[in-house]
Amino acid sequence: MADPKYQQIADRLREQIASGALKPGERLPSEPDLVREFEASRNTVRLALALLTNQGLVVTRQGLGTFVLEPARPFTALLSRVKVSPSGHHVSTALPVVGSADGEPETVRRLVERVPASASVAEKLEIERGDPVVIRRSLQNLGDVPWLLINSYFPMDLASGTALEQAGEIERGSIRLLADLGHPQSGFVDEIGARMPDAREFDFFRLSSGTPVIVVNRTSYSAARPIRLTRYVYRGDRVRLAHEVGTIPARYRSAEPAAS
Amino acid sequence: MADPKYQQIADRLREQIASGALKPGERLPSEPDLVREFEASRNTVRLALALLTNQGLVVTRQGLGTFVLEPARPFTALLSRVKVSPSGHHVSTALPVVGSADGEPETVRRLVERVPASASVAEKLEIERGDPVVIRRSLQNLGDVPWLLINSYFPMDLASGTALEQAGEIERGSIRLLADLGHPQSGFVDEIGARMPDAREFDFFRLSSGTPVIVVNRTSYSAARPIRLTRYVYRGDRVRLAHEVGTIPARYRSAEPAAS
DNA sequence: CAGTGGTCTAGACCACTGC
DNA sequence: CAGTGGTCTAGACCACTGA
Repeated sequence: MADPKYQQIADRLREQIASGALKPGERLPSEPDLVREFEASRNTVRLALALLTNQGLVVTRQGLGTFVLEPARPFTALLSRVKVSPSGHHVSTALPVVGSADGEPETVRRLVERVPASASVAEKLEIERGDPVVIRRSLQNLGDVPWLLINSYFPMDLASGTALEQAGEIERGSIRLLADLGHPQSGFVDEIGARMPDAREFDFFRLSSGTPVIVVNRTSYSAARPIRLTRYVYRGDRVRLAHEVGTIPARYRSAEPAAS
Repeated sequence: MADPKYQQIADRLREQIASGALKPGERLPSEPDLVREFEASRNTVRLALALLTNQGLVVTRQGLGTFVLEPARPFTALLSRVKVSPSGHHVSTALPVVGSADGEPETVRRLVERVPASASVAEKLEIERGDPVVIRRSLQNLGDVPWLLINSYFPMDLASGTALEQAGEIERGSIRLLADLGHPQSGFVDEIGARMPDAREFDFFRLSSGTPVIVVNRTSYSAARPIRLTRYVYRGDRVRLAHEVGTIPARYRSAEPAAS
């Protein structure tokens, strides 16, 4: 009698999911059914279901039932590829945009805004909190799954009066545009973290409880200063970030992402 | 009357935490107190507290109370540094071990085991599921916080009869040992993902609900084949993985991690 | 010991879904 | 409409903590 009853119920259901007795997409017995089956009160059954929900195993929909979640098939995004070939080193720095096996990313929306810098943005760009920055937002779907949120932040003194302030795609890419403006990129730093989504991300990704997001902060520098911060927010269950160093036998390499 | 009562209670408490009325480490009012304050039943109050717990804002300890969590100060682990200096490229590939500002990592345990390969390990090492592999496990603390789990998997035909099969540290590192055995490393691939912790990780890291883990799978290759898989599991709230490419102004660079 | 959270029950009514 | 999950109540007893 070690475990509490709601744990035991959760364990039993988890086993049935792991063993395949309950397959992905299938409906679990209704709560009244579980009450009868386990001789527990409904609150106890619901405690067990809450556990499974928080572990990302099931999802419940009002009026319909509780369903076993499909295991997510993550896509691989290539962060960067560093070749150390006989003829010398070569650095290929792809954007963390999908190079996927099945399905093309689609950009759904692009927005340009001008807002005061948050504390975290200000720190990376080495400006004061509250200083104005230009944000270029876009988001990408993979099939019908919202997959990636991209926010690029530019210091106002760089972006003011340039194409960066206007909506629409940047011809030939923003890196080249920044170089033309006298701020050639000399390097960048990626900082990768994971956390639970905030309310906006939760809605946007249509997440169920128990799914984290992965955040990549890519800060680009000229020789003198930070010139851009790009923040990529991915669904944690849909992405694997790849980063290749050295010579990798061809069959193990990730696909090159589409140009962006 | 839009939101249910437990949401309203959670919102009120969340505001008090955000505004600083309830400071990190402080105890929330007891559940009976909240019952009186919000004129709700204890179950409803507990629903609200469960919400805050899942969002990583509070932690409850039986017999003591519910406490506001300290915001985690993440440490930065340097995944790799790629220099593109005038004198030529240089690739520094640090293990994802902490280069921290305050506190030194300590290795707490080392274990060596011999087990059948799981599906995911078999795939990376290109062997059959169930084939024996040697696992070298270790874990690191940062102060008194369990921080990092490392599992290295070696194919049996490489490790059999070598120092890899014995407990204790590998002299001069396992990369060099593998090279001496005729399997020089030519490159590696990092695959980075995030997910909710499993039960073992949950206990090990002493996590509260609402904290994901970050997993780095580093597969090392010789010219011919995979020779090692190292899996790093971090507390998601305690780490930022850094990855530097190009020339970064010195003051923006991460600390070099301690040799390992 | 008193006070805290952890577990559990039995029942009620509401909101949503598909038929 | 019947059946599902969503919310809520009122009360009970247990397990853990610190004084």
